[in-house]
Amino acid sequence: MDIKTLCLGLLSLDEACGYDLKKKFESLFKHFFAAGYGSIYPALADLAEAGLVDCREVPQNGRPARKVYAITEAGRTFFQDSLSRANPTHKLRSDFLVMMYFADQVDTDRLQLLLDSRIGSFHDAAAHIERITESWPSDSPAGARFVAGFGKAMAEAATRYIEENRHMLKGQAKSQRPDVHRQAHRLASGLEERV
Amino acid sequence: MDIKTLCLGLLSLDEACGYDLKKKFESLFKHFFAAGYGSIYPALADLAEAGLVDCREVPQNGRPARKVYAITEAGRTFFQDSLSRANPTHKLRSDFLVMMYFADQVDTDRLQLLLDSRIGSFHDAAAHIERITESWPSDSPAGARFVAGFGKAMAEAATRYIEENRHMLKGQAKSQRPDVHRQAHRLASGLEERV
DNA sequence: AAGAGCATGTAACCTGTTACATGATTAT
DNA sequence: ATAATCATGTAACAGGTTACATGCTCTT
Repeated sequence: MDIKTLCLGLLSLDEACGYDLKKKFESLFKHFFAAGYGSIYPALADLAEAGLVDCREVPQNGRPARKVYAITEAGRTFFQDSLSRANPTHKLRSDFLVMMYFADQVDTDRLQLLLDSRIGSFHDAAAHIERITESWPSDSPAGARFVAGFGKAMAEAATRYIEENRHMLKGQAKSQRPDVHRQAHRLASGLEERV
Repeated sequence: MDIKTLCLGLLSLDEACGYDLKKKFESLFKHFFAAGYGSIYPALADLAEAGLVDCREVPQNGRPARKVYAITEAGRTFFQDSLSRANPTHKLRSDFLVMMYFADQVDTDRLQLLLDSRIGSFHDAAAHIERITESWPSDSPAGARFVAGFGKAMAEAATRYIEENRHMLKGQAKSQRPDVHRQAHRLASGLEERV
């Protein structure tokens, strides 16, 4: 599912401009779908050209006119058809896990730092979800609640796993192969070579 | 972290040809990193050109020579430097969650199907991890164990969450808006327009 | 006889990211 | 004053996916 379809989906719930959509992506979909302006604006232009959304310009004082997009009947139809396509994906891509896989080639201090900051991120994610959901009225859509709950449950499970299993990982003592690390830094990308 | 770096990482553990690497990706990294031949072979060529790996051709009878790649000292250094870079990512991209978010626009039958098949996938993932780890010797790398355990824990947590919370989602009755669904099919992508 | 597995790769394509470009208003 | 927020977009680039192209061997 591409960003175009997702924009259309958000517009099926409420009209919005590109800027608004970006904010919605960042609050509602933060834990499972990212999108920047560089993909949202072109997506909206494409949707408008295809007649799946209408655009209404609202002049502002001192800033670019707000381009408010509203879904059309054709758009709604198209979106619901997208939803009826099979095999939705669910893919993780994690450099963090890659690093953990190679833990014995990472020095101990850094390894601990990585684990701590990953726990921090998961904690932030859970907190973020809690923050956005606590203001939701009791009749808010079930789908939104389900998805938020999923994100929170995963973040909590991940934190728990790391806390309970980090003892397995020791990493490589920092001083053990100083030569390699010095070489690494030299090669890195122009850090000045010092001691 | 790109596929090139990951290939280098795998080669830091053992020499291998492109075909072997693909298999390793599919067994070890299945749950958090995907790679096809279309990215692996070019990656290996690049690594060889950069001097980070050496290539040795082993002739076969009746099939293309096996190109066995082995990491060089420069490669090892480079890889360890990559591991020392900051902020490793951990990103989920899930069409499944998108669909669940819009659950009230999906018909009930399909929604149940999606939930069932997602549980099935998570179950498969956990089973896959169990299968590959059960043959690991007790002295196998801690990182590999940690990562496998993480994948299993997440798959189990996800399954549990879905099973305990799917009752929240009802979806839309299939018969409620037949017109829309018919329209959807017409618009889909050149299905012949019939009644 | 059919299909899975072994073994290599290329080329076009799709999609999204990053950096750039602009500039007023509002809050700290 | 400084930073954040509002509001639009483009263009070059990076990275991976999919389809294509080839062909023998081993298992069922």
